[in-house]
Amino acid sequence: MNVMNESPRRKELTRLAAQLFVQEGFDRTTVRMLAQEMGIKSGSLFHHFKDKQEILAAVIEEGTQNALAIARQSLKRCGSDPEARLRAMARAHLETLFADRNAHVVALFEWRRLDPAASAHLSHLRDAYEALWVDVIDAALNAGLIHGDRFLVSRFVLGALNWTVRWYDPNGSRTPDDLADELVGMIMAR
Amino acid sequence: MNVMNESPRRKELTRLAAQLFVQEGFDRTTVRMLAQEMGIKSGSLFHHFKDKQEILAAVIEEGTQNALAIARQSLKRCGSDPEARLRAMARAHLETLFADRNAHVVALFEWRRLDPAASAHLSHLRDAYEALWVDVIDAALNAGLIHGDRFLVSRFVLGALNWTVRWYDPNGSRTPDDLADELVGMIMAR
DNA sequence: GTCTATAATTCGATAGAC
DNA sequence: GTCTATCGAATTATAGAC
Repeated sequence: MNVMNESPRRKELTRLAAQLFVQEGFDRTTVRMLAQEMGIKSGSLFHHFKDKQEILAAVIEEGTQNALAIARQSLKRCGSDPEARLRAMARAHLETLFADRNAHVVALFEWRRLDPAASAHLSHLRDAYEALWVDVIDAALNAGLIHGDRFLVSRFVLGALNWTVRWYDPNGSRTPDDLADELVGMIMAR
Repeated sequence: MNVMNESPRRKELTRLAAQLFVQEGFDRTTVRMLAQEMGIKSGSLFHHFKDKQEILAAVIEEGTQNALAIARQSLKRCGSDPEARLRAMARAHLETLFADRNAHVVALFEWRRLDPAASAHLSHLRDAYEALWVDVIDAALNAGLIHGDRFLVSRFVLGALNWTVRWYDPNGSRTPDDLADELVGMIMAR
């Protein structure tokens, strides 16, 4: 359904919406704020999206799809070394949170605001991304690089990465890559 | 100001508000929903709290104060062994998230909804709690138990713990204490 | 301390002209 | 595809009786 309606215009509006959703949160972002950011009046918004929910769904789909694509791309580039792959996943995750920015943050922090239908429709995307993580973690476990339960380790690592949104200052002295490397270093047994 | 107004009634209302804030989020929780949960009409709410913001501030103060108290208590009980202290902090954190429940979750996930005045007034509480964490992490680092930068490790660990709210099922087979032990095990160098 | 009643505002969404 | 104009519902908060 959404695949048919991916005009460049809609893509641009989705990008602007993501920015506001991160700044204000979905609930506090009004359609009037969205319209103003897009340079149109609030009534015109509903020509592109049937309602506010559909904007959120578009942003979250975009953010998750993008995270999935970048992660796969990074994994392809880095060969088969378990440590390199783990590091690549962590870097890719933070890249989508802080460089590409916004859409993936919305996907992580506003997922609960999706109505049940949209959530069901998009859950396979999120599951695919998390499966990628579990695979990489699993390989690192088998290589004796880290230790623990694969599901718990995946969720702890993702939690640690996701929460950086709440405290990391991109204008500080550390790069997102620094953070990723530090996190990987923290869980590696030496 | 709030210190003067800690009637048992207000405490009970704050507890009920915390529950709704976790279920629905602060923005989507209306004063009518709050009033109904408390068994009164919406107008009566403003006899106890000057506005909706003050309810949020009360919940967050309660949640952070409680987390701080439980953490200190746990640390007192567990002696001076760095590993035991680290484990105690992780367990205490998850205990306030899942057993005591609600108020600490609101403090962590809805902090940004505080107005600047309330945020400034409460930040010393949050800082005190995080300082407790940095101290325990620092001791574990010095003991060679874990490795990394003390601030980054603290934030990664807290992020991993906080994010459990989004996926942990208290009715599942694992206890919160299991999670805490697994997380500590994950970062310990052996 | 709780009620009823309502003020004042803001929200999401629609209709129809251009 | 955007505009103007506006509807209807929902929201926070207040006023005054009991």
